[in-house]
Amino acid sequence: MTTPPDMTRRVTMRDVARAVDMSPMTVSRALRGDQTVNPDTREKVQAAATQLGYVYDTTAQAFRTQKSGFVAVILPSINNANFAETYRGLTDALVESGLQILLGSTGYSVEKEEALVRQLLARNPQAIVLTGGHHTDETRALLAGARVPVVEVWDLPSDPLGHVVGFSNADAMTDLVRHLADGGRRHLAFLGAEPETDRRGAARLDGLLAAAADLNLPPPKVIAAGPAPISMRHGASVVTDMGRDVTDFNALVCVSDPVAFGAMTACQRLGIKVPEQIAITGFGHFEVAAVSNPRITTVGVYASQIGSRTAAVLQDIFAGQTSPQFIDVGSELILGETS
Amino acid sequence: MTTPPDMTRRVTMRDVARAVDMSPMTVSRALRGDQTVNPDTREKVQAAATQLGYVYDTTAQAFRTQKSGFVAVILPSINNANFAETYRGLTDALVESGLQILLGSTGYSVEKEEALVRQLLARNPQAIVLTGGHHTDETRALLAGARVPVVEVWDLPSDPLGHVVGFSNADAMTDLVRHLADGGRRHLAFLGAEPETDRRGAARLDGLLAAAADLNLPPPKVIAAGPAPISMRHGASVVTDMGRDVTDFNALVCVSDPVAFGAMTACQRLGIKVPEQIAITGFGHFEVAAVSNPRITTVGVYASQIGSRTAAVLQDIFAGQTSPQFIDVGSELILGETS
DNA sequence: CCTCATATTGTTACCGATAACATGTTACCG
DNA sequence: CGGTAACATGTTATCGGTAACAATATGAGG
Repeated sequence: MTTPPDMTRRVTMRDVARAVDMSPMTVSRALRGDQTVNPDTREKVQAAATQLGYVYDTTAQAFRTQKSGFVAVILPSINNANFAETYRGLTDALVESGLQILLGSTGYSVEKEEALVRQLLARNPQAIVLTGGHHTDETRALLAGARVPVVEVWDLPSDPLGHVVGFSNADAMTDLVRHLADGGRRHLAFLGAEPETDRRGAARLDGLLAAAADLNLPPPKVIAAGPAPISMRHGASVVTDMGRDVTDFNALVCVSDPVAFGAMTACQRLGIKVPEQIAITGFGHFEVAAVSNPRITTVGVYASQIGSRTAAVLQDIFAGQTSPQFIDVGSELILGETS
Repeated sequence: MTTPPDMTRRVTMRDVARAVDMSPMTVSRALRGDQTVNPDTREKVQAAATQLGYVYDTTAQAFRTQKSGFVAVILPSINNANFAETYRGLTDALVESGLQILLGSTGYSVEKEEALVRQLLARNPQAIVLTGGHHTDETRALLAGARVPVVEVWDLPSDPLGHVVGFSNADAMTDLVRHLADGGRRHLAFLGAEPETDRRGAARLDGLLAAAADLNLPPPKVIAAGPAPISMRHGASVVTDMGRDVTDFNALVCVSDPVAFGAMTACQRLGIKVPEQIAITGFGHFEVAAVSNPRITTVGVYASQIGSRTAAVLQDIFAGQTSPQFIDVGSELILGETS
């Protein structure tokens, strides 16, 4: 009587090899589609693998080849249509290369980003994609020490860690302010999160202030709706709290479309006419801006393109290209009915 | 003159061990905080590790211990506030256990789900979380063969693969239809994606039909806005295309809040008064439902709780609990101004 | 001064796949 | 018919941690 087979041990290539009376090496080659293996053999191997319920062990492969098959991606939030689109663009393009995304979200905290970088680097990612150009010193040191290509997306940092795929928040704001000024809107207010908690929003604010100064508009009022992330309800409650004081301004420039939408509905509830009494603009070309009533003037940002262009940059890197790329995908002013 | 150190090789525990003149085992223990190692030794080891820029190799650990530290999570879409919330609830709760999420999104396709299951199983996840109870036979076979705990979330499948954390779409619809009927709305229409492409929506539709029959309402009209996923613009364009015909109904029950919002704004543009001429309801308690004007009557679904409860189930599983859990987190009718 | 528990560190083997190299077989050439 | 290229498969060592077990040192108790 022999020992019963251990039902808890996983099926390995060795088991498959035994079943077809071949070496594990041949099984490995057959399953990966190596052309040197005889077609008959390949078929037999595949049949045996299926029959035994063999499941390939990517961990072992990653360990042996020292290639994890991972690309680490760190986003501020996953609950944001724009970032989600970037994620999708990246995923779709990376599938073809057999790469998988290892996702982390920081909740807009650089400290959490640092912890994530540390955690994700331990997984040996073949590249790491970060959102924005603002990081802790420790993060920068970690990334400099690791031999991993870095891509920063969504902004155009002045001091890039490596490659960059993004757009200029300042340029976008310049277009937007010019449009508002052309329409006779001179008294602007900016509604966003506390700038320290949202660097991207802060960059938009800076762009707004610079553009306003360029056009000799009076200095815009800055309204902070609390720490990032802020969304529809924050936009709404700020305007509700301000009441009719919002009409001190010609235009309310919001850090994002959801915020703008909240602000707009609050205005409507207060009986303030948009855009007659106040213009409202958003940022990001979220679906709500195109469907709301009135449609919200916004800035289109090609979020999914940021993802796919990033994937293309990664392909180049894996193909041996080393010189840092700096890609500006641009943005586009999208006129709605609120300005 | 000695050979220069190979600058490309990664720093391993062996290197750290050499630096402090100890065995790699001691380094391993020190870095993991094993209490048996002398405090002085631990400090020396940590200092050397930092100094050498040592980065822990989770891949090697995963390989050796046969524990990947991964929980595979498969969602239909990441660009959906509800699923994103579930993801966040899960992540937040799992961080404490040192587990990482390996995310996949199916785009509402069971075939893509199958491919993802295959791919993710190869990473040796310690558990796998699927959305919904509808899977291909091959997927079911794969999961049955793998010795991995399975949790299905967001629905209450009649034939669960393992554990379940969800709510009853049918129950939710019963409440909703009763509310509408109480308000004198008897002629209902359901606006959703093509049922074959959206099982969750189909479950809601089934619930609606059953509830309507129970209350002796005339059979609701079913309107399909195309393959899943559908969102604001689909809701809007369906209503726009129908024009004033929508007022053939008392109430338009939408598969989700975004769809309801689109339908509502289209009504407004057509000059159809909501709720006077037609009630509109959504599903999911998205932010837009609470902020829009009028606020949309909807069903609250505790998305983040699904995530955290799922994490709790996983903890139980890792602690040895084996009997399948079946958790109904319920849902809640949230009255707005559109019904 | 010996015994034995406690504290600390070391040794060995191994997780599963695969790169690099070696071997065996067939086929075709002059 | 010997030689060699082309094809197909096998052997060995290895990636970086860590479980299991072994070994040594230290100190308390008798």
